[in-house]
Amino acid sequence: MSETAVSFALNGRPGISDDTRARILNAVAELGFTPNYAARTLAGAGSSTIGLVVARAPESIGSEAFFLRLIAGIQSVLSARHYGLLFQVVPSVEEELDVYRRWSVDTRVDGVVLVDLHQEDPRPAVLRDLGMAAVLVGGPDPQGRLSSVAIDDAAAARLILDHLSALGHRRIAYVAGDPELEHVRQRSQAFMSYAGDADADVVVIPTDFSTQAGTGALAGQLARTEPPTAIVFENEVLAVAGVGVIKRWGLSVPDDVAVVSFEDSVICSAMRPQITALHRQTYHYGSAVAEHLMRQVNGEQVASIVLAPPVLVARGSSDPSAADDDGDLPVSDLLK
Amino acid sequence: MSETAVSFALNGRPGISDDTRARILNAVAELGFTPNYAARTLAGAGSSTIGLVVARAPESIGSEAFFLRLIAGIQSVLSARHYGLLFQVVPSVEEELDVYRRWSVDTRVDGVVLVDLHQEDPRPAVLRDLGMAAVLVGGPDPQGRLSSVAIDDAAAARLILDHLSALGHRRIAYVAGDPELEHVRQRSQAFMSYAGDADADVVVIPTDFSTQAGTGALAGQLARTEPPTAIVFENEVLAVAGVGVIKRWGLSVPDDVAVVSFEDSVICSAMRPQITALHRQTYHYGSAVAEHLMRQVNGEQVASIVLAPPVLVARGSSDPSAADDDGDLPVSDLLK
DNA sequence: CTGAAAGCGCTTACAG
DNA sequence: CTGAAAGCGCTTACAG
Repeated sequence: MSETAVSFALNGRPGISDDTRARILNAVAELGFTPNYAARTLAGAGSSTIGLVVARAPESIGSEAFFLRLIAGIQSVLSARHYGLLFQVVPSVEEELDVYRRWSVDTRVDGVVLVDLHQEDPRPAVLRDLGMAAVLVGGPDPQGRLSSVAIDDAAAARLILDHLSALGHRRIAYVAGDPELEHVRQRSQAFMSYAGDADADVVVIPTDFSTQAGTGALAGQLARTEPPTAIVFENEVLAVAGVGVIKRWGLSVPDDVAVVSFEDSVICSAMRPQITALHRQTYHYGSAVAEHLMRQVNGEQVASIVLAPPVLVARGSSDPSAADDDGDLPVSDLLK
Repeated sequence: MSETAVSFALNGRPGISDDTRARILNAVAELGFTPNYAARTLAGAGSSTIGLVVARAPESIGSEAFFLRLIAGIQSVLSARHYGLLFQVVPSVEEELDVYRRWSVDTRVDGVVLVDLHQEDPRPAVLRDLGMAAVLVGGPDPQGRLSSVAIDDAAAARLILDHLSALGHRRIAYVAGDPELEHVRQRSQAFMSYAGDADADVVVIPTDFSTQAGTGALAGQLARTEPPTAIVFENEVLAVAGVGVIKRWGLSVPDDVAVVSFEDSVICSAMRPQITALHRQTYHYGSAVAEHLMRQVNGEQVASIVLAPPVLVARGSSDPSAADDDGDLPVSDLLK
């Protein structure tokens, strides 16, 4: 076998018969040969690496569990193809852009996963200009510059609103996250348009994700002459803090105030009462993202996709009839 | 300037005057030149990449926040040296070993960070045989095969025990994690030797980290004729679940039963009562780990180090005098 | 399909 | 210190 033939077989290039290709691939599998990735990269054949940068300021700490699960899902796809994941945590979006620029000149990654899209986000344009393959987690990009894999946040919000509506709630507050984030904006919008449709009293209060801001916003709501009977929180940390505030206010969960979280976590079922939460299948989300990106890396033009909305797990914090242990989602399910 | 001189300057090799070296480094900095990493790797000069593999079965999900903070700390050191972090989440230790073997033949990383050391752990020996630079997070390796950066878990345990002792507790239970893990073993040992020294009634109950096992173990303790007056939990998730069980048992926290967690998290200060917890400076831990590893990568022989024990943040779950808000560690501090 | 060859961008002995 | 050169292990036109 010539060097050329082997290289063609390995890289799926034409100019070689199917039979020869099969024989080569067999031999390669048998010998356990893997081409040296540095040599491949230097020769311009891609780095077999995907990049993921998370720019998080200390304040906006939220559900980190989300990232580990997302990464696990991404790698279920990458590992099978012998791809690695280069992972960076940086303090700001500016440094995130620097990372992309360096990766680009070094051809260190074949593509990147983009998270936390926000208003006026400079990243899609930069990635475009750099010519990097990229997939947006949680778009879609309003300007359509990047292909995305998103969860339908509006549908997710309606799931919560329907649940609360069925339980008879008419005054609802949403303690939201940073409205700069695209998914927060979408959720807020869904809440407001529900208010119009259902003629309900809906309040959306943006926060910076801190429990300080969250509990402050909540206290403001409870102090109203006609306080809301249901509070929806952006994530489980805010929800836990919220339950504490409600109880100290002398009110009962769920009898006086129902509580729902946009994010599930073991904490939600560990608490008493357990907290009703939207459950995203983050692991599957991750693998969908990775598959989407791999297609782009292989030169396909891939359309944005919207995944099915998450599942609402009704528990004691909103549904008095939900026996605590019924809402106890097994830990193994939470990882899926 | 000759190609050789530049290369020597960049790689800190001798055979070049200090003056020339300085001039070259200046020019390089000014031009923003960074050597192509793939070419470096192929030429045998290291990959400018560090690897971190986390093997976690779905059941042993615990404080994922720990990993993100550890990684952020690691990267505060790596980024400054233009090093990348290759991060893998795999389902089992066997697959973790496969990753190391592949990385080794591909010279994909210059060194690795090892976490979750357990009994009869095959990884130190494999890494040794592969000749990979490695640093152990949370050792020391009982057999001394790998250099480690550890938190003094015995001292950490004593910190908790002293706190409880000062509050008058004589019957203490420790709802532990998987005793296969080295740090769990060390903590348990510290509890048992305290029992002997202080003639106290101490029980250590191993679990698989699941809230099911944790609440089961706790219920067993509360059912004793002389139940413990203080319960120490391996992490914040178990602690939160434990508080729920104690309350449903008709007991009060902290009046009837004091609660302490070995791991801090925003959740601990979001809960009411807030949960007393050991606070590791995980971010700094990460940077210490990375510096230790970088020295090894540079060929130094580095001795294992033990970091100062964590700080105990006394809150309402154990200390009735701790006003709730006093124990409220700012989120920004939690990230440090 | 084969074979010989250039090239990717570095590092590193080697002779000056 | 310089300069010319080999080599790292691939990919990829190119002529057969």
